Amino acid sequence: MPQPHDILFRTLADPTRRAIFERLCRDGDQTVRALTAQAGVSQPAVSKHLGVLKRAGLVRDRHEGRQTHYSAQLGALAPLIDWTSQMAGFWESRFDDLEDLLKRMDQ
Amino acid sequence: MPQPHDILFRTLADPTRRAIFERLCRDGDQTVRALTAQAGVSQPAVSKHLGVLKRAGLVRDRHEGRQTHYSAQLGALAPLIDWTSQMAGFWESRFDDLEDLLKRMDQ
DNA sequence: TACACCAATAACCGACGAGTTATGTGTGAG
DNA sequence: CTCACACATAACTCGTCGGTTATTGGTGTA
Repeated sequence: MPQPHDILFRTLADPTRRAIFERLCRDGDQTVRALTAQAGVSQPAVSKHLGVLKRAGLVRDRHEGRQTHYSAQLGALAPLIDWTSQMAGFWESRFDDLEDLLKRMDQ
Repeated sequence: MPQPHDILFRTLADPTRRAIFERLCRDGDQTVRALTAQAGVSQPAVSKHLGVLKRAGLVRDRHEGRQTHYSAQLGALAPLIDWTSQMAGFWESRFDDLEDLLKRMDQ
């Protein structure tokens, strides 16, 4: 039962794969060929990365003739944001607890 | 030349390691022993994870007698937040570009 | 001083994953 | 129909990394 943010962290941990995703975010819709051209790895490697990104929900594919276009699904990053703010929230509440404690000690 | 967010993604990609960090965020300062007790792995494994987290700047250690306390450094998550909002920003600007284009086409 | 305890390091092992080359599948072009 | 192209899949290699046990270093305790 992998949590959503778990998949995101694992998917985005690889630099090559993350670079592909960043490219899709920056420049929008891209063919596999275009992505391969700047990825620095072979076409099958790129296809595999795209497969992983797709399974993580981070990209969508669109078939057009004999080429496949991929585009970033930015909404998929939500669990990452949630996780981060949750961590921040924990920190906040612990700080509040400390504050409360200090306040009570003061009285 | 690994970017700061690269180290974060790689560091937080491992579930066990991330669980340790989450624990430190939730419950604050913890000894290695306490962390080991709930980690589900051996003490050396936990120490190794803490070493990685420390090198990533995500935790700090504090020696107290013969035990070592670790605590989360929440500020270290900043590059992660930056990266995320940067991706969102790319998306926004592409959307704006499209909007501009449509506006110009409309005229 | 001797001993127990806590954490870190060493040395090793197995699995997973990112990369490769080779091949398969489908689609437009000639 | 045939061929070339775009992409996906297969099969394999190899490095990395998370795990283990064994050991060392350092600190409180009897």
